[in-house]
Amino acid sequence: MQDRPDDKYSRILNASIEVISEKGLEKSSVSEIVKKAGIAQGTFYLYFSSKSDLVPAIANSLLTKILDRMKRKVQGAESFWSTLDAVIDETFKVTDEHKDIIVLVYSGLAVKHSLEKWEEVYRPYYEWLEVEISKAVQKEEILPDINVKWTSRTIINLIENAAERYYIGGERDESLTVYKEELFKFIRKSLITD
Amino acid sequence: MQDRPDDKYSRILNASIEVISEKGLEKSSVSEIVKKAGIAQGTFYLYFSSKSDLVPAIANSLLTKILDRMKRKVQGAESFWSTLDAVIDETFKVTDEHKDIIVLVYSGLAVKHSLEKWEEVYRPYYEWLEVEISKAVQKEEILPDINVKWTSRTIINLIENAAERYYIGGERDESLTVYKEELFKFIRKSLITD
Amino acid sequence: MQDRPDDKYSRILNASIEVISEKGLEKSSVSEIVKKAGIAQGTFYLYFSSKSDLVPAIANSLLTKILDRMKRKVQGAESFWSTLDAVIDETFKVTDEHKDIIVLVYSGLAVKHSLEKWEEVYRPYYEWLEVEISKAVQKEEILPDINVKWTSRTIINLIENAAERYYIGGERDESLTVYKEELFKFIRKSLITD
Amino acid sequence: MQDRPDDKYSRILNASIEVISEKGLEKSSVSEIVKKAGIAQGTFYLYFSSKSDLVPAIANSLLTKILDRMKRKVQGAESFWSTLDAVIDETFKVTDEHKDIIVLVYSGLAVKHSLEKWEEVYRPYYEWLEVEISKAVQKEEILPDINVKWTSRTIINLIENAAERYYIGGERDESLTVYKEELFKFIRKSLITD
DNA sequence: GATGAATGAGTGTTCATTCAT
DNA sequence: TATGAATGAACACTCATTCAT
Repeated sequence: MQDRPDDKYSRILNASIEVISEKGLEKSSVSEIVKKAGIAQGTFYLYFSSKSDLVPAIANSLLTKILDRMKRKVQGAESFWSTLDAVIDETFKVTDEHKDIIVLVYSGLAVKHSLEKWEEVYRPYYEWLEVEISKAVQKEEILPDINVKWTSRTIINLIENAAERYYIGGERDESLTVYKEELFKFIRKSLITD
Repeated sequence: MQDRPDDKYSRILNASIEVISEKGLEKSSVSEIVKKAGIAQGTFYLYFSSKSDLVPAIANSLLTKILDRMKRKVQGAESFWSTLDAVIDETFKVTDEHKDIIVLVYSGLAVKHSLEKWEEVYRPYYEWLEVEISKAVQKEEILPDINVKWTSRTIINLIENAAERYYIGGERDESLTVYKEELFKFIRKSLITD
Repeated sequence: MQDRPDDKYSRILNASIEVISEKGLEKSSVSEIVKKAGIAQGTFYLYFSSKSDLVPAIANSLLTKILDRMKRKVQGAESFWSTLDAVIDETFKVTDEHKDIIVLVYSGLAVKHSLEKWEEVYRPYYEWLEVEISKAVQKEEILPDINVKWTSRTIINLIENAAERYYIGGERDESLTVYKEELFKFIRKSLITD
Repeated sequence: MQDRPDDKYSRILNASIEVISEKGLEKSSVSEIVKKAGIAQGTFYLYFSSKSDLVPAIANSLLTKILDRMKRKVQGAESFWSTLDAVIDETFKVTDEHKDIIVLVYSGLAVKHSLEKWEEVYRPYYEWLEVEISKAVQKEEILPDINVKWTSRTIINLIENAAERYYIGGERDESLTVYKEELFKFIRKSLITD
């Protein structure tokens, strides 16, 4: 429904991403968001039931964007290892580009009672990687004695954390290349060792 | 300063942990904290320069507590693998006990300009594990071709993330034991494979 | 206009009686009323010029209902005393059934500049009792040296107040029967004493 | 406590009487009240827990004032009849002077769940008249077969209603003197008839 | 007549912070 | 140091009303 990027819903969503990634949810005011979106104060509440309602919407929008990019990049990958490589690469890129939103989404969803939404939002991403891992198992690229579901989640979190530590936490003792290689090796070893 | 647990500083810190872990930083009021601490409104500002000043103090207090526990548990461990086992175990326990503070610290520190503090707070923990890893390399328990610093950080984050996914994110498809074993194997493989 | 109970006007009126007697005028919203009435927001303003326009309409509707009931009950009363008895009885019943609307009408009409409407709304009721009193005077049931107009208003208010004190104010020191008898005697004495 | 008329509590109370009697509770804003009281917005909430908290306070203040006046006027009255006369007189005067507050108190207390307060506020007044009536019974000025408690309440309401109808409802078919005489006679007859 | 999306003014209340004592 | 009364800016949310269709 919210396809055209200039319908009211999208106008609000985009404005809120701008504003909230700059200042955090609590410090952002609805009035600033609507001003930026060019709509009236009351109109906001026709599309979102409350300010905090924005966070899952933003998270969802980001995740959708990320997953699309992943899929596109990974298309025609020869092996699971080039898929993994692409996922690492893309995650670092996305993290760099969207630092602000990621931090926001983290802190926003990390609020009590919103945590269930986290899983919900991430699920498509998790499930996509599950499929890739399963295919790799079948092609005997990686060992079969792993828990696919658990491993999918763990890998995604591992990569995202590393990227966040690099770009957001300021942990830059190594070059980016070394950082990513280290990560690749770490995961690979875990998947091919008996 | 905060040695005696009933000096004003500690009274404020403990009260704020109680209040803030319950409701989050923004929803908590200084007035509620001082009421719980049994001091006057103005006294708060003799010990903390602002409300947001509390978060690093809380984070620090938690990390100190965690690191103490780790060290105690790991004392006299025969091999790196029993150390790793203990770290995993302890992390899960701590995460379970202190869900609320962890979420708070996450969301609190995740706000822009506070992220540098994160590294600072975690550093002693990271460094402690670095030492343990180095010892393991020397004892030839794990392979030498790893980046110790990077690996220390990665392992800690990996374990914490898994624990958070289990206790906070509600990802409980597997039993706790299986979950922890999976994690142990995942890390071990990465450290012993060439 | 409001004859058929399902034309738009009546639908709005009935919905607003439900909603407003529940929550009071200020706390009730037009949007809730129109939702209950099953019409569109804008349609409301085709029938009422504003929200506060509802109160006299509701008051009128209630008074009409009450007066109808009075007349029916009193039909064929042998003496003024049985009329008075019926009026007391009926007022108590109506007050009990419509506590909410009565309170609303009181507080709604009690706002400055709305008080003239009060007299207007009550007039038919007052006048009906004037006629009854006059007949009683002629039949020499009550003494002639009273001001009929004033007495009519006073009696109605006296009875209504007693009923309100009983049902709304919670003044229930006596049984309902005693209460009504006391009232009857009080009025009767005033009318037959020289 | 709120004796001196220029402590904060009294300043708020007096300002709110001015503002609210002019516009009604809902139409009055706290911001207007504090402006008139010459205090800061937040200070209001140190003395009243909410805007609606003002109504019982105002009612109480008015009733106290009324009761004081009654007692003073009635001091040294020779008979119950001169007491009654004074009560009628004073009620009409007070109603004239404080029309606005009376209307406000009516509409404000008439809101659901506030009605219990009504009785509470009026109780001292009711009880004072009960004592006067009892004395009159003992002095055999009025007949003993009445319910003192019920009669006290009824007389007060009767007089107040008549005064309100005269001053607020605009029912002025008769001169004020006639109006009050009529009332006196009506009550007197009820009290002396067997 | 009927609709309902859009408006934007309006408000009670909270709360971090200050400061005179 | 310690207090706590006073401050006043800030804000989410509501809702009566309008108007293009």
